[in-house]
Amino acid sequence: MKARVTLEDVGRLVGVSGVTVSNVINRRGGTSAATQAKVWAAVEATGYVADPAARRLAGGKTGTVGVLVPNLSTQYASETIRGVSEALGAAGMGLLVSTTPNRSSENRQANFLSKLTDGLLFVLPHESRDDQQDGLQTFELHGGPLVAIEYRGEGHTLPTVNIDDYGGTRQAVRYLASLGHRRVGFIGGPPGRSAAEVRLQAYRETLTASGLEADPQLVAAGDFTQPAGFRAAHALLALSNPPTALFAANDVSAFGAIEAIKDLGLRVPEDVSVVGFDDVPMASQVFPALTTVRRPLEQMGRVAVALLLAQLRGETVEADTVLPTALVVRSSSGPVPRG
Amino acid sequence: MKARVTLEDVGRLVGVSGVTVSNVINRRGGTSAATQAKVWAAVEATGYVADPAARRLAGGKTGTVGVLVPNLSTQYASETIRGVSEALGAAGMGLLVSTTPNRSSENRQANFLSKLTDGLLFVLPHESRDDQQDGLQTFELHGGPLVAIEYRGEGHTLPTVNIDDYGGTRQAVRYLASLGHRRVGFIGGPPGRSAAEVRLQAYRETLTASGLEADPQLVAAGDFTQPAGFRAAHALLALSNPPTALFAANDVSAFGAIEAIKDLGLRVPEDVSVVGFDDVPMASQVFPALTTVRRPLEQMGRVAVALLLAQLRGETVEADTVLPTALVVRSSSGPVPRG
DNA sequence: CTGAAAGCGCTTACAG
DNA sequence: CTGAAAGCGCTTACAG
Repeated sequence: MKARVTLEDVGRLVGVSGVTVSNVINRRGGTSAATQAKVWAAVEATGYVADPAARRLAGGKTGTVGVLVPNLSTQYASETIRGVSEALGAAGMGLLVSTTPNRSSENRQANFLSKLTDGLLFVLPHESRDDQQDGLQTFELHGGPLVAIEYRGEGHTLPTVNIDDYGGTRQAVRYLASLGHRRVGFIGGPPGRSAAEVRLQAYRETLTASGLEADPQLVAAGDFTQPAGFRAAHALLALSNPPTALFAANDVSAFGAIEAIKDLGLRVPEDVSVVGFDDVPMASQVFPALTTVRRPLEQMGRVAVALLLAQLRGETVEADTVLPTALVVRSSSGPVPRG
Repeated sequence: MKARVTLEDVGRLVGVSGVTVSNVINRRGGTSAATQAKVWAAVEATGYVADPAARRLAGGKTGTVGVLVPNLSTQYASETIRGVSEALGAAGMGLLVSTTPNRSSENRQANFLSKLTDGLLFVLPHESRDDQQDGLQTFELHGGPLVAIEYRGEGHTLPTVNIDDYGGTRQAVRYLASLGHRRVGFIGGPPGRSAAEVRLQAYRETLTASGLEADPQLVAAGDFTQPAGFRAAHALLALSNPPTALFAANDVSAFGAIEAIKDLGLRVPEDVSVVGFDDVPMASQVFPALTTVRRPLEQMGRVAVALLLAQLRGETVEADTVLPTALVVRSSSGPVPRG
């Protein structure tokens, strides 16, 4: 019925000091085999677990890494964290996740988490235009290892892991070109969102590089939502010389686009091809199943952990890691219609 | 460039002791207004944040609650945690989530988390037949407040929050009866899973209570997966006297059932009605949109937090809270076919 | 091979 | 109204 069992408690049980117990538990060596055995037996018997707070406070490791994320209920976050969790589990490390609903709480949350863990993983959608004072700054001062996932802020020297948005877009546009499409419409994302801007730029440049028509009218504004995709597709298809394929900057707007095409009495992909970006789970469930660019979220989580563990071992790691995407061809895309 | 700023540091800045700074920050009173103002200014200037580890170690509160969950990537977990997160945010408390992939790590994770937080929330799918030694036991000893979400273990005295599976099933069956269905098939869940068993029992009893046919042949085994739902529906519809409606113990198997019905060249709901359980996001996206029993997951998270905060305030709370479900009628259900 | 001492950054009585 | 002392459970030198 003791509230908690301490190092001293288990030491007393076998007739050694708390220090020796600590040495055994942390495998610091310099303890006789006989003592070690007795200590482990006592640890087992009492169910002793070192207090992480005390351990960390005294300068030790907690065997845990912290993950900072704005929101846990997005598919993006849960898939990424699944990768993180797997990699950490394989390394025998624990995971502590904390959410920061708003930008202003990032700083203190990072600070908080950093004092409880051995290293931090940021899964924060910062943009390059953001104030680089927030969040990261503090933790950089603190000096613990840190890896940022898809962090696009500037003025920092953190190792980051990103996904190759440019290359993924190029894959998609080239694929459409190979199908014979000459006029490919683009449904954009929220202005200022760097992922959206990179995809737009890649679209434009690949169009030119592939010899497709680079008509500014083919670019429609969107905001990554389904209704916006619906409206954008409607606008694009109302052009006097409409596109035969639509590339949406994310899957959700692609769903809206498919809806709009059906709404106009047209068929996907016979009349209009549609390609998305992300490969959300629903992409394979809708009709027709969506052709899209897959982002390796789980892998991103695993790679981020690998970088963090390397830093924990004292190794220096590369500043920026970029992961390749994969084009997943399903039923929403096909050859350009004749005539 | 200091690694970390301490109580003493900010105290020195305004010419008071660390104790006084602590008193101000924790609003313990007994400090002159002038001193308070100076302290707050210094806290602001230095960006001081109390070290949660030290705070907790010294017997104080961390203003954070811990959530223990097996897996973060299920829709169940993320929806529940969203409710938790909202309620906590509204109360000005922080959230720390930890995952326990396997049963054997629950114990130590609970222990670990409990030393970092003021209270714990378990979102662990324990069943009544499980060994009641694991996990909870330890934390009960520790004495911190604890609330278990959908915990069905026995031999404990924890406050729990559950969803009314029995009532939800009754709603669904009664609804089908009101539509004129007399033979309602049931697609079960994994044996031993208490939610599945409760739903089966409720189905049986409501059948009798409503005067419907209680034919044992109408119950098909399942395991909460889509293929199992598919097979179960096929078997049920192959009966010499097949049901006109299918009630699946969860949405995913209902999707499989719809697939099977279409596969047989029948229509939903004209030939066969289908009702599910859960109301997963996809339920409204499929065709035809699924009629189902909605489980208030977010609300469950909020209620659990309320119970935890009440305990933190020293109030005693009810042992078991049961939340009502809601029947969501969409397009997969309709009147019994004539003749 | 082992342990006494000091200290991590806080909070809790308690004395002034 | 304020602060010196003790202690939370550990780890890190360091002495034996």
